[in-house]
Amino acid sequence: MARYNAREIETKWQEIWQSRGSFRVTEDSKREKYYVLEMFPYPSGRIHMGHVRNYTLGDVVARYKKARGFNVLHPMGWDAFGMPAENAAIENKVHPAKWTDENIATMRRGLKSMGLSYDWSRELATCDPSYYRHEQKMFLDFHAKGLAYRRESWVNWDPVDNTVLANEQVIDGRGWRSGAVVEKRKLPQWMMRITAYADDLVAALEGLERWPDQVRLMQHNWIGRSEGLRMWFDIKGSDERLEMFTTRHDTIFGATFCAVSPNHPLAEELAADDTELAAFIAECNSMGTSEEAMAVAEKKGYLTSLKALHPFIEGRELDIYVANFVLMEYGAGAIFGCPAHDQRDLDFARKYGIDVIPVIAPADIDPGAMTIGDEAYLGDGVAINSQFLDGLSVDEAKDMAADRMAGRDRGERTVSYRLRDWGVSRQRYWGCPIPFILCDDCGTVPVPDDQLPVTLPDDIDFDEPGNPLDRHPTWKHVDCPACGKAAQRETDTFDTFFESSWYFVRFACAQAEQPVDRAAVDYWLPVDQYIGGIEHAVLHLLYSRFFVRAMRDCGYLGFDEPFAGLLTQGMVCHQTFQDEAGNWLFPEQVDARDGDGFVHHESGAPVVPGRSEKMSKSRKNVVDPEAIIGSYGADTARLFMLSDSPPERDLEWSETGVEGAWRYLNRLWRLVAEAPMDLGPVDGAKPDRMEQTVAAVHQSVHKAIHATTGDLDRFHFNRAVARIRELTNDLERLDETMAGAAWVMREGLETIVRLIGPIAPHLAEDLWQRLGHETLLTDTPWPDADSALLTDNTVTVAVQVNGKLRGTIELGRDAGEDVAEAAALADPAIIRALDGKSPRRVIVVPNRIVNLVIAG
RNA sequence: GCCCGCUUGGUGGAACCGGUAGACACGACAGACUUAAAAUCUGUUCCCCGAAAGGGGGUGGGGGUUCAAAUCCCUCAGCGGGCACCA
Repeated sequence: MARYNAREIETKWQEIWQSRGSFRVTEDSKREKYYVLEMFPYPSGRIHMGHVRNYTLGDVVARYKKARGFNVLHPMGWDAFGMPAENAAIENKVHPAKWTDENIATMRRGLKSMGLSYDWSRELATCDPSYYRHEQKMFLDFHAKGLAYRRESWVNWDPVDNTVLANEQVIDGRGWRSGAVVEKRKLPQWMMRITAYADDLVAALEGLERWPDQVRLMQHNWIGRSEGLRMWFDIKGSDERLEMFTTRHDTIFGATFCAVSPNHPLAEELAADDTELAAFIAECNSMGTSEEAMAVAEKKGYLTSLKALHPFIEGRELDIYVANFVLMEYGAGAIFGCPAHDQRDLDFARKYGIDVIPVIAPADIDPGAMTIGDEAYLGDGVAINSQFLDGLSVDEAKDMAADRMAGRDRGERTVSYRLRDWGVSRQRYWGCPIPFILCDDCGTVPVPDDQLPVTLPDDIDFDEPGNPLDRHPTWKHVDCPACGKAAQRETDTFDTFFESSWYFVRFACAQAEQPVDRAAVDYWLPVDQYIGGIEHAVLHLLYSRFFVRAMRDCGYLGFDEPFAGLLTQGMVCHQTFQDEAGNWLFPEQVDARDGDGFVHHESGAPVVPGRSEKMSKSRKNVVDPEAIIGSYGADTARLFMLSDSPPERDLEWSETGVEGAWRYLNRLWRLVAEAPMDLGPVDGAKPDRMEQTVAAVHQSVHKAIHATTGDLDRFHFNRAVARIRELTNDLERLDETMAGAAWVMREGLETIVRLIGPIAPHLAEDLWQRLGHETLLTDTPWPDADSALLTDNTVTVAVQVNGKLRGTIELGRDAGEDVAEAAALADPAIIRALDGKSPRRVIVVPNRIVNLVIAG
């Protein structure tokens, strides 16, 4: 049985698309644009199945939208700065730039073998000075606008790798790479003032209608907006006041103590001449910040000699503690404790024998009977034991308390956020240099425009730990641009999320002299459809949303949101195997034994099959895309990626599934190459007469167009594939003896080829040519469904008796209710089911169902 | 702990607004072709009773709303994700 030669066909069409510039685009104000973007890869080595899935999804959208007439921008580039390049430099003595360039070349080859419809003329790599010079320029603008600043801040310090780690690089209190216990250090850090946009970043989530709810919710929670009251209590015997933040000012009469963070200025001041307190603070700072550490950590406090005065209760003095559970980074770093209505406060109060006064009680409980045991009461209710608040609801009490506090100049309504400013300094070589000069006299001085870009030196060594830029003999030594005295460059580089926060803008004008070419960006942006992994739900997507706002406010852009639509794809999973010693095994090392069970391919030793997990090198459950493309072709890989699972769900890799995709493409190829009948000319006229079966197939062609179009619009790729396969099955009902069959066979084949074009583009292009077309399928518009053929004249209506299906009847479309009822009552199966009884009630849903109700 | 999502045949998944559950595949079984195998083609395949006609059950468990529930509500369980001393 003949099979198609995937390798030959795919190479051939890739070359043709390339030479004709099929996917190169320019701005065209007369055409509607569509910008499809997949998250660009980090060039770590070779492409993996996650890339194949991501880029297949994007390519189907791009090719489909192009067929629908849009001017489609579909670019690709490289997120090329990052730690793995430095690790390779340390381990293999290869320069990060060389390592990165080689990986890019390998991965570009891999991507090109997939036949992706990229405009390669826009390719960019973020490690190229022609890219990062622009972000240095923008950073200076951000700084001038107050959106970037430098300050001392607490960081995670890895003492072995000698660098700051991001929070997500700290796992259970240890550096993710070195395994060293991470220290808290206070270092000067460059920060981005993302908090300036906190309100807008939350509020605008609502307008992102084509984003998954889950991602919007995650960002919402991450930003963590809460409305509350900033307030000040007097400190006994002092002119100073203690500032606190609360969202439960309705419980102010239940306040029985105050607590400040160990890092609070007041605590540090007191510790200066209290060694015991200093020791307590040190203990708090050394405490692990891991999840488990937090969960088991006991509430601990240190009683200071200070007392705060309750604002409304004459004579109530509140002890001020330094407490380990109060965070300096949130609110004001100080709280009032209301043990009755906060679990942490209650735990603390029970430990230190502090009063517990209930001030909110459920409406149906007698205030006198309200008691607190080991659990704080967090529910709704009315205020009790609260003077002027008594009897008010929680919300009313909040309002009243806020007003009274404000009236005494002791409170101010405010909003607090969980979100912190974004620290972007990294003590790393392979990143974009931060364009500032540190001068003893002038402070932080921006690198003048005419000295940009600040490029990385090539001659570096990684023989010692730490930042090679800092150790470089000459690079950092420069004169201060302001005063001319000897000064030093900033040797920190940007967090690599910096580059990925605006690359989608740069794609619109990849060659522009300025950071952005406003006309091009105004035309192409925002991205209409962004596609990538859910793991970026918060960081990358939030930073990008911030960055676009910052760029807007510095005059670079005229829009607010970078990504109008977002599709988060699931992971590619595969079965795992381990030998009895627990070592992971590659799938090809494992043989299935007859019956069940698995054995090692060579030794025959028993193998323990594990659950299916995300493909990863460490678990050895990877399948190399290039091997699959080599043996089956890219079209098979692409079809398989889309066939079974919806894009947002995890996809189970299966060899048999790939085989199935391969079989289908061959079947389609044979159907065209060895067409069972003479299909007639390309532009043959529709026959006057069609046999019934032929007419039915003709109708399925148009139904398939309609359904597939709807499925692709909604990214239901697995259903689109099912529709196309269904139509293929239908076509096989045609027989050359049937009147009109040849014409409908041609119509059907051409339709399948066009519908599958975005999914299996090489084969489709080839079959399009075999069908006699001289123009490229890639330049062919999407087929239109004949709406007259989408509805049937007759419908099958289900008939239920008491809600149970008892038969079906054929009715004319939109038949009246009386007609439907009569037909139902006349149906033999229904007569039998009714058993002589007459329905008490009849429900008719036109074209769908008749329900006869006889029982009560 | 808090918040969110998911749970449908042996498997991946269909089922639009509550209206014939299981499309399309994978696998399995049977058959055709073949000396044989591969490939290909045809048929069967939610479970139970039945030779069939037909009947009964069925969308994680329990309950509810409705003429009608995979779909809506309550509740429990399992799995997954996010956040985590956030005042």
